[in-house]
Amino acid sequence: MFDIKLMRENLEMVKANALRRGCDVDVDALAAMDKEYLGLIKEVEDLRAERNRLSKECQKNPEAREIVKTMKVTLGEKETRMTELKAKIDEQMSWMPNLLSDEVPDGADDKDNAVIKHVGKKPEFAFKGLDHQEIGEKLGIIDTARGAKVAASGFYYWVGKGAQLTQAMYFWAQKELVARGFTLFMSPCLAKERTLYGTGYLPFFSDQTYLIQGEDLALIGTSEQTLVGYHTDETLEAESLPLRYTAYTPCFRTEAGSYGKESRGIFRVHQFHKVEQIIFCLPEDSPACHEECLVNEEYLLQQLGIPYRVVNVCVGDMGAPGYKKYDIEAWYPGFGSYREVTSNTNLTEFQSRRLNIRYKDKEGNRGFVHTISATGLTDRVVCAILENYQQEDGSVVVPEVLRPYTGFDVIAPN
RNA sequence: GGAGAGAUGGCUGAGCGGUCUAAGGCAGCGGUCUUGAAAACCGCCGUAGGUUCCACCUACCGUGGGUUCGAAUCCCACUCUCUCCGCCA
Repeated sequence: MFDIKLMRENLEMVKANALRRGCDVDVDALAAMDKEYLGLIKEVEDLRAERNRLSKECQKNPEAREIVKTMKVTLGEKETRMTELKAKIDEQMSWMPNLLSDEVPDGADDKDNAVIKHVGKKPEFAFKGLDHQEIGEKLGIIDTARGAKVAASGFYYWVGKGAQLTQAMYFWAQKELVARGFTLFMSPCLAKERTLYGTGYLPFFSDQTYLIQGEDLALIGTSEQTLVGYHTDETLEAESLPLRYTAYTPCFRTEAGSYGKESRGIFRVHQFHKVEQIIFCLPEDSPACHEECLVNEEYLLQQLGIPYRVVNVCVGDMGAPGYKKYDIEAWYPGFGSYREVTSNTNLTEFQSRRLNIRYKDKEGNRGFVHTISATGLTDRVVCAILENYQQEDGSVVVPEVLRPYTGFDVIAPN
């Protein structure tokens, strides 16, 4: 969400941005409503001022009472119209995408993302590499069949050493992020509508959300929702910024409409797990904080020994809340392709305006903070470990950095 | 889940139909005093929106409605917090 004043002062720019981002809000109609709304504010406020003035006279001048009574009818009508108009404007504004960085490439989908760099050496196998699903099944560490039996298709178990490896990775990642100045949270895994709306998941991704029947609660799609929502309606001291937060939570997504897409393995599932990076910062610092999160993501993958590439996400592949976004795609030798494992978005003031998260500095300057939302690691990275560290005998070697946390060096077939 | 109490500015705390943006205190900011600091004294000290923008107007006392010429104050609903009881990882 951007300041509506921007639209008043720079209509063509806002229109062009909406067009480029495929937003179907009628910006001209919105601007017209806003114009009418501004006029109504003036009328209503003038009427209120007059009413307030007359009300003060009522005790000594009974006639004023009658005047105000008739005024109230007109005022009431105008107030109703104003409220309705405001609701319509807010509804339309909630669908308006964020502005875009100049550095965002054009393009329609992920094939148009601009590859920035390749890092790490792809493993070379003297045998036919398997994908993580096959590896996981053979080692008995991924169980999708029972996930479907107990919950539903799209759920799975990490079992035995697979679960140990996964937990080791998350524990290690949290420790690394804490060492980089992040505060660790254990977060609620449900959130209310306002929180999902405020973080931009509503109204844009409403069909991805699991709602709790009869309650104003939904399962979180990411801890971004609860970590950013943490400061809802707060004014942060500028000198306390940037605030760096991390949490490890499950993430729930209905994946409605994506059946058959990446259905192999546990790539697209209804529940996965994630260590998140969130930064609240001053507007001028957000580009640097965005880069900082990328550095952290890369560091984690490098330490794990996963080859990857970084892409600058194109306009067509970026969600409406984003201003600029980097994805990291890990190399999956079993699949024989790069696949998205992390994403890192500078949301500028899109979320902070919706959630009313502001900053105030010593000079009394105020504004909305910027937020950065980035992945740390997810279950997909464990899949990448399985595929990149597989051996000819079917075993999987544990990355060096995780061994202190797993207590074993290799996962071997029984 | 049952019973009770309460939600006012950064905090504390008055306010019970008009003189309320809201007393008093604390914290904070500026000044006097002082070699400097403390103390004392004086002044300032909410947010947002609108406009004819060094000024004025409007809104906001948990949220949403209602009564009234006029609501922090009266009525209704909701939310949240606290205390006690029950249950429980």
